[in-house]
Amino acid sequence: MSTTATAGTTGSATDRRTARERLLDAANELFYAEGVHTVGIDRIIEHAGVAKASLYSTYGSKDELVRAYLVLRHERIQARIERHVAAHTDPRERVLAVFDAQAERFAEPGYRGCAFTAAAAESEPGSAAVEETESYRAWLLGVLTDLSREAGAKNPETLGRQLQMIYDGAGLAIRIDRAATAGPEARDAAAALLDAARA
Amino acid sequence: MSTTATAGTTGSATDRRTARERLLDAANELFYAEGVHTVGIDRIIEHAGVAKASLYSTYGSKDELVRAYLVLRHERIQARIERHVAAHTDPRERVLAVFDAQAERFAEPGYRGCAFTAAAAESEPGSAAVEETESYRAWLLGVLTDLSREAGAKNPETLGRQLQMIYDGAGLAIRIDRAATAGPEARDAAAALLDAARA
DNA sequence: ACTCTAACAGACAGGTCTGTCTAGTGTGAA
DNA sequence: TTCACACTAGACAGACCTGTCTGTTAGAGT
Repeated sequence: MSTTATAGTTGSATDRRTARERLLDAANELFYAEGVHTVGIDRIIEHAGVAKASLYSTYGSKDELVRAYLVLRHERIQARIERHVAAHTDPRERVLAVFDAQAERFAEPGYRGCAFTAAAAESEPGSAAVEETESYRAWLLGVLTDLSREAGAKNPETLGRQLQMIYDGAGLAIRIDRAATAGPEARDAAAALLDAARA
Repeated sequence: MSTTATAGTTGSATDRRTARERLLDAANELFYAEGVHTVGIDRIIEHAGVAKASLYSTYGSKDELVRAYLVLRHERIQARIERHVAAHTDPRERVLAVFDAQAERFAEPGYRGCAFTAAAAESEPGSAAVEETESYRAWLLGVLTDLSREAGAKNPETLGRQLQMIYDGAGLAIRIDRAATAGPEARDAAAALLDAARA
């Protein structure tokens, strides 16, 4: 679903993607850059070059488009983190690989911090944004906890939550303070915490 | 008989406080509990038992009311942190006192995480919310950096930023995940980081 | 040729929000 | 008394937003 491949001329007669794909792309760009509340439906459809009726026939509501946008980002982040983790066998390095993945994202142009915390902060309880954010955070916490356990932490649940604090704090530092050094500093802090929890 | 006897929740019939004070109280309660974007002007004035014209004659705009609300919280948080820090002389304890202050806030009923990051996430660049958030964060980073230096950290600037990551991450864990153990876990993580940075 | 589907353009309804404005009320001071 | 002032109540304008609806067009499958 929602192939993020963006095609590269997959040979179709027209290189115009479907309305669904163009909408998701536009939502991803605009929602992330400016926030889900600031960006209205009209901006989305104009940017996507799509009729309003197409948005509502494919996604049903703005809230569901927000959900699709966050699901897309969840998939991409998950793939990136899993790739970094899988590149190592040493348990300690596998924990820190999560922060390598984060630092890699920080370096990308236009990175503005965690899309989930931003969207959740703008949205009301029960909204798709909050639901998907909770889902994403639960997944990430599970990853950090599992990796902490494999690395021999005395209390992997606690360490997992502490590592998530650093992860979140780094994303916030990027978004609000535009702190350029947040990536490596978060990784160093994670390493210090991990080493203290293994001793 | 004053027709204003039916004051809002914040004010009683014999409420002699000025409209300015009642508005600030209402803003503090509603903006914090539900968000600056969700809560409209009408909710504020109803809760304060105040006419709309009074709001605009005293604060000028909703944005300035948001600023006053954040300035109020900044003052209170600053006082609380300074009180906790001043209660200790040991440099290590003085660093951790910042997290004691945070844990104390976490324990209060109705605590919903950092008001500044929430308000900033909902607001656009250039707004009063973003300005006051940057001001608050710069102050807190300065405190953490100074205390880190006094505690003998090898690189107090770095440690200060790392401690702020933990501080922010704990607030986020409270707000989004309602993580009950965030307070002590953040303090423990800060202690581990501090000890590693002094060695 | 015929039909079915996806998509287009855009008007429109109904709601919410901020901010302005009019008009009236109670109180204290000169 | 008379004036100044701070306040109340609420209508209103203007902007914006989501979501619906009508009508049109183009292409693909049968």
